[in-house]
Amino acid sequence: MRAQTTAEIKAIALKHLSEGGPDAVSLRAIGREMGMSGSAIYSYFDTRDALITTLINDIYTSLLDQVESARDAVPPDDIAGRIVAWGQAVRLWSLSNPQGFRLIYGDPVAGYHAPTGGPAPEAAKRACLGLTELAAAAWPRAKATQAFIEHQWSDFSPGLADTVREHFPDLPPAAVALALRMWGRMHGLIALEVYGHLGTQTGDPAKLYHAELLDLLRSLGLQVEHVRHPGTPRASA
Amino acid sequence: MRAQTTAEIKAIALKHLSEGGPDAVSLRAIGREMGMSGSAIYSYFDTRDALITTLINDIYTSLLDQVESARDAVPPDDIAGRIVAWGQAVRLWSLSNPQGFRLIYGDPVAGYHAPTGGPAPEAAKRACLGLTELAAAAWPRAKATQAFIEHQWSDFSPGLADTVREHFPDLPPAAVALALRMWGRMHGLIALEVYGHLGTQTGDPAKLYHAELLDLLRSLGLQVEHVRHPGTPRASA
DNA sequence: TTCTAACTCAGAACGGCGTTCAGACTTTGT
DNA sequence: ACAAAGTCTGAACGCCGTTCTGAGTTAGAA
Repeated sequence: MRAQTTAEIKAIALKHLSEGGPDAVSLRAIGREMGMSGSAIYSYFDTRDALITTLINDIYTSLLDQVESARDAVPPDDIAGRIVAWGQAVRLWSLSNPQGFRLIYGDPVAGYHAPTGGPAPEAAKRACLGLTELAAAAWPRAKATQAFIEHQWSDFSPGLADTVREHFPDLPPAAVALALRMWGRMHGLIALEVYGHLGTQTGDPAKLYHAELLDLLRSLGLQVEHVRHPGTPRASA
Repeated sequence: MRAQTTAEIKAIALKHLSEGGPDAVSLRAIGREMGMSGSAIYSYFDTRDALITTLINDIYTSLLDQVESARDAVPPDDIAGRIVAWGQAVRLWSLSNPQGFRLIYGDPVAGYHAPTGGPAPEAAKRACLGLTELAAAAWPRAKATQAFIEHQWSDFSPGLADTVREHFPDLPPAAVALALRMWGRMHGLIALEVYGHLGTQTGDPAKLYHAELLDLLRSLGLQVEHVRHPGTPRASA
């Protein structure tokens, strides 16, 4: 069965990725492990970049599955809790799948470039929409402190901007900018931690990241009293 | 002259890096361009990783030269201006040297690992100390809003922690944590922009980043009235 | 000056990689 | 029964880092 062989290729590629990083994903090595010739893979993927692209899609999707499920475990009216749950889920997934994080957000591999003309991947849309939803929910209160943001719809990448505008037709552009800044704020500490720039201790970055999330909530004018300490993974009551 | 040949190797390596990314730095290609055999490079660098390491040091140093000089162009009592100058300088350097940014903060190259046991590179110390100095200057006012941070000296990576403690013996650990969070906040949006996750428009990320810096100042309890609009590169009056 | 040690380079070689191609083999549809 | 499509092998090309052998040169000591 063709689908099964394709799945096996992807599974072995994922294993090599998590064990040795993006550069360890080699068609010859995959074929070797499957008892096939390296060139046989070309019956299933046009090129190595095509395999990498599907890996990125799969991994990005798994990240968003986990993040959205963590967010949805918190009641919709607990905006602060949903934001913290989202942020903690992103970090925990990234620490559990550092190579996946590198593949999505870092240099995927030598000379790889995503299909620029094509539509934005589904997972990227979900990430953008999820963050925008959080920002939109927080916007009524955040407006007071974040009013200095000036932004326009036209500033955004066309594909994602259309998707966001379709889902949130009445949202002020400043709220979308807020979503991107929330993204950046979560991404910064996680990237530094994943790439080993925050030192070697394990407990410390968790405290640091939790403090950052609390400060983010404060920026949005949200209450923080009922948010749990980072000792527990799920960070909202 | 040995030093001159070494410098030429580094120069060509830097050129290949900026043109084709970290994977374009190949010993054979460098030798080809110098009219030498590929193996001749081994008289000057023990291995390719050694060359990459010196490139990282050089590039990191150039980043900190630029950032420190931008910071020092602002009077020491203008703390907000110095923070914004630092942040804007980091972003402008990163956009001018995207491949350098990837080399320092991303996956440098296949299977590369920095000498873990050795002392922290000089440039990393300067980055850490510079940010800590800014955080220390802002701490008297930031204390009021950032008091929820709990942190301990022992949490940090030994090498850098010793250096920081040596320069700022009386600084509360929470201020060091604040410095790391400032770093993460700047790094997040810059990394997303350098790696192309913020869309293709050019004007937008600048506004976004400037808004983030303003919000950072607000988090620190600093005045923001006299900070210029991002249209001008140097962002403090 | 002569001898020796160190340094610098070329070139072949090994194993790894992505990719292409010709050919053999199997499966499927008619 | 025959043709078309798909699947796989193995060789080949050019790229890479790295190692090794062996020339050629340089510099210092006897």
